[in-house]
Amino acid sequence: MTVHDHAAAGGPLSDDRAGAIRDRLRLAIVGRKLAPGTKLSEAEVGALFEVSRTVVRAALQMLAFEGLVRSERNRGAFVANPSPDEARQIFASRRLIEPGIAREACARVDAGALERFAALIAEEASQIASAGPQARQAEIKASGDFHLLLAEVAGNAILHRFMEELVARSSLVIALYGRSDASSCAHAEHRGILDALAAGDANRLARLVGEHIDHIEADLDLAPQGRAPALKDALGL
Amino acid sequence: MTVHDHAAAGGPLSDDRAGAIRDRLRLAIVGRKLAPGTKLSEAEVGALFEVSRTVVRAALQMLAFEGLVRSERNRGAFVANPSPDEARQIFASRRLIEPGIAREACARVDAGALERFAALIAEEASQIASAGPQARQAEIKASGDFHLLLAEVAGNAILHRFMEELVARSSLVIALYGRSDASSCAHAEHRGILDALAAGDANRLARLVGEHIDHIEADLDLAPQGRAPALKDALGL
DNA sequence: CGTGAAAAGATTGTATGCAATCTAGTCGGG
DNA sequence: CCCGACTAGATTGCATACAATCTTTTCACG
Repeated sequence: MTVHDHAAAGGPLSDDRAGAIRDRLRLAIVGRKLAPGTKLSEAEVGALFEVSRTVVRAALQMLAFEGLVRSERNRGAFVANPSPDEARQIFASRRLIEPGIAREACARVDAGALERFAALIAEEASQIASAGPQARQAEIKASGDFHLLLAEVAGNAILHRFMEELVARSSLVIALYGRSDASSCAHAEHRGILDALAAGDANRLARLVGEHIDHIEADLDLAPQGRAPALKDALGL
Repeated sequence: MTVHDHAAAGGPLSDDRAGAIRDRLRLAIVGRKLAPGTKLSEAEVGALFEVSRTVVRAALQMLAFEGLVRSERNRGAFVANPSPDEARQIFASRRLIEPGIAREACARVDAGALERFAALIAEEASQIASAGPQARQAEIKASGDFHLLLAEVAGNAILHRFMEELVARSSLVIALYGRSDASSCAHAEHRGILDALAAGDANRLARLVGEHIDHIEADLDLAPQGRAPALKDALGL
């Protein structure tokens, strides 16, 4: 398979080749097609996309910055494998940032934006109703895009980029530590958030967004039972 | 001049060469030794640090991610030249994030951390009292490090990295749009923040941090009078 | 003399080659 | 039989070479 087989289907791909590869890899990681810890060999990725290692290295460096890839010197790049502690930090960051973003979005939202929110929620509902891994990936993307649209409407490009990183890494965390999918639950909360946004009720909106994040985190199993910690406990340290 | 002339003087330089060059360039940009808009030629930087363009490109890509460098395809990299709007977004982001970080830091601070804060404030005072561009650069660094220490004590690596970016970009913004240096004013507020932190008064701390950011932004001249907008207005568009 | 096209020079984007490092498999000793 | 050292293969880090693009200078034409 080469990149050309899917070039037409891609979303907002950058025009530069490194950015395009980064976008494709990110989609695969966030969509859980690439499991955490998977080795991303430069030669292999390069062969897949028909580019040299130079371009692949640039793409991997970008993903490393976003925290989706862990790069180890002389060893290569791997899909990130966030620890429970990192997971907590990711959600603590979202808990701090997103209610504020929502307040700002509430002040700036207009009819066009509300339509885009509604379209995303409809897409999300449609994918939840569908079966198959393709639908799961699309559902994850729609759910994340809901939060990103909030940041976009808020009109702050920096916070939007922070949110892109946090939402992407959240998907990895949920893949690793998610107890249930809880997608229908999250979806219902998205509807409530849109209601508050449409009503212009900034306080209710901020509260709902905060609770939404709490609920997602509450569905995680972040007990210190990862491989390394478990071993450590097993040895009685 | 080569990198070796200063290698011993560096701070926490990464062991990899691209990271080292990134750190050196960042220090120069944040310390206002490199003016916004300055071209960063790959060959020139490479010659200066005695590495190939490959390594320089990696360093510049990192700085582009941090928003300190603007990279234009086929044209090269330039020290970032944030617009007034970007400046507002930077400070809006800090206004949202930093009070929350301060609250978290308040809950986790210990005696050792308080000593580090005190040392930074003393360093800042010392550099303010000194003359010369070297002292100005050190003063800027100490002031920024105060905010970064707050994020470090808060114990969230993700927010700490966000703050690193925001503090660095703030320095660029102040260099471009700062009315007065107002360094003594900021320094006094740092003392007040440390007081609240030592007292464990999270509410007062969060309020002081928020006001501190407001004061820094208030000292900026962000009227839409940049080059391009002025030209646009002059042409009556 | 001013304007625009065209060519020369400079700079970036990408591919490739070599050295250094890591990994895996093999062999010998205990 | 298990463990460690050693060697062969694979992979990454970096430098360099070439192609594509941009910039500047030159020069012809109006």
